[in-house]
Amino acid sequence: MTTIKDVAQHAKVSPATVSRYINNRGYVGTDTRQRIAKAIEELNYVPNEVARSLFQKKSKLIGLLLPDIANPFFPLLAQGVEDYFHQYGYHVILGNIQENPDKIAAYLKMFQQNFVAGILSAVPLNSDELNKATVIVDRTDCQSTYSISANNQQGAQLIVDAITETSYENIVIIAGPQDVVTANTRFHYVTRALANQGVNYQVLENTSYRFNNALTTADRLFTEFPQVDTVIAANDVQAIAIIQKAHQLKRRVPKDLQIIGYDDIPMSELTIPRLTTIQQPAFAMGWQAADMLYQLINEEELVDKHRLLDVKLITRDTLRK
Amino acid sequence: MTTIKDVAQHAKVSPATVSRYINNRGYVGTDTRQRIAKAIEELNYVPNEVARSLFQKKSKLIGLLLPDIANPFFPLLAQGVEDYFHQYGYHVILGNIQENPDKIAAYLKMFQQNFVAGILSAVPLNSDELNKATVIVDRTDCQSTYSISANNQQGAQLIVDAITETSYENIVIIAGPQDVVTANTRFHYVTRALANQGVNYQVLENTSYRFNNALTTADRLFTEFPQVDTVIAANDVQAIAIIQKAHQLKRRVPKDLQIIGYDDIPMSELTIPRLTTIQQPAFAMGWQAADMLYQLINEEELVDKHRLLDVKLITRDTLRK
DNA sequence: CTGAAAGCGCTAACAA
DNA sequence: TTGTTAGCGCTTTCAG
Repeated sequence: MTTIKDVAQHAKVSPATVSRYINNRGYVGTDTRQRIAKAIEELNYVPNEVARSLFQKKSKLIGLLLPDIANPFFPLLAQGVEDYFHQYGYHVILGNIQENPDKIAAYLKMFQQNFVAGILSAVPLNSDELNKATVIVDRTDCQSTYSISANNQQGAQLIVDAITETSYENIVIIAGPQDVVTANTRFHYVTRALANQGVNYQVLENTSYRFNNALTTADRLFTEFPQVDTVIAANDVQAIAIIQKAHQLKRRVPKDLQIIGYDDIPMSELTIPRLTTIQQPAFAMGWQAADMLYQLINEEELVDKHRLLDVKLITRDTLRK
Repeated sequence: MTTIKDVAQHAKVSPATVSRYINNRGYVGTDTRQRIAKAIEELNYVPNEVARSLFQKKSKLIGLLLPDIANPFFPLLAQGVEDYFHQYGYHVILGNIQENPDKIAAYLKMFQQNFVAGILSAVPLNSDELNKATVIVDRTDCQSTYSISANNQQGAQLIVDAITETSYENIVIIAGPQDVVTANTRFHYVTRALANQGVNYQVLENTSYRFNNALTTADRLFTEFPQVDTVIAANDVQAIAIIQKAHQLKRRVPKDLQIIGYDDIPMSELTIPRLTTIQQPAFAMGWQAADMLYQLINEEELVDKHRLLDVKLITRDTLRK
């Protein structure tokens, strides 16, 4: 391993000068510059990030907390984060929480131990553990910290508008997990908007966003609400599972049963029929959150503590005309 | 930030003793132990991983390279890796290559700069850059390094066996991207097995595993091979796109067109009809690779440089009886 | 414009 | 069983 000392010797200067050169700080003579550049080149020197981090008490690492990486929404978000930070030489430590609260604390501790520059979390965090630059993405209760979210109220309204333009008799809303803020928000606004218009609905509670849960919930839907002709699903995976069950039960979609999803995961374009859904900009959310965090890290002026991203209705083929 | 020195003072011992205590190395008197424990507790001390890494020239970080995190196969693999390492206090730096070769070099350099303990890569790596413990997973050319892969030959055989049990006239094989080793291997063995049995087939080349590519390839399939009645898809996403296109063109699956996929991504259970496919144990591959890397890091005896995981046929509803 | 020196927090000889 | 010392590779005063 070649160190800054080796480079210094090779270039016949002191380590301090090399350091200044590398970090573009302070004066370095033009000829010295060249000697150093040459030495670095020849010795194939790369600065030791760990030593740097130790001194600065700050690394070029970002902690990313995801509820469940197997949920197709989050890889997209992660991609946005990674893409953004890569251009600035920051890198991402991945924490997959998987509904295991112990892991949150473990990761937070580890982030601290490794001097991460900042934390990006799609998992709700208590605000008492915010000794670091932190941006909450997606699952925010909003006020406490910096955050990015998609506009769930708007999404709810879009759903209700889309549904009320159709004919419907028996609406069933699949409520997402209680402990997921976004699911609750959506549920709240959907029910409110529906009530405002005097529309009746029933509710099927769901406890998890996990994949295997989707099919059992789909089963429950048809046994508990045999009359259902309209489903407002908690997310796309859930909606897709219902489409399939409906098909098995010979209910035609959307003729006998219409469905609207949420997320617009890549798969929702490939179902039969293609899923009408609300698009959340997962990649953009990750990107925006990264951008916000980057500004936080560099102590730039932040115009807004919260950014709210628009969602939009993607009209495909699972709603009746 | 409380340091080991603070703890030492508080417990009236030297930093060295505290270090010995923390790392369970060398002798520490019973009463000293307790004083130290108490001090750590009271001061809420957590060891500084960066300082540790600097000294050891080795961190508790693992570099993970993925070709494309949006491809549903890889989040599962990543989950296996993360799950495994979390139990040993190692953590994962995520590198999403996204078909951008420059990123590979950038990440490799960065892994070195951060003293990662080891590298896990689902992206093929030149063996000249192996100054670190490295395990290649999935996309291996095999011989050079340590590796985990699913048995692509077995998968190919399973496909051919399944197909030849059905009735078929016009088989089209969708070849995966040329530069993906596993795709080539499968293609090689499928074509060979087919040829061995004197079965004819045609080939549709595909250049990418990306999502948006799947639909255009599905289009090409039906325009270039209007007679096709059997498709061997390169992966599940591709297969699902074809199922949808077939439906739009009023070709019944599997009656008019039968399809077999590859991967068994979670979605493949939710298609209509449900996709028959070859299951690759994505999570297990990640887990096993992590296990292998862990042994490599700890210089344990490795019985096998390569582990080959079985795949299996998941019979669902897209093949004719 | 450049160098010497000190120190980030930790661990491993080596002495005591 | 414990403490002293030195040093991992880097950066930053502060002198020159």
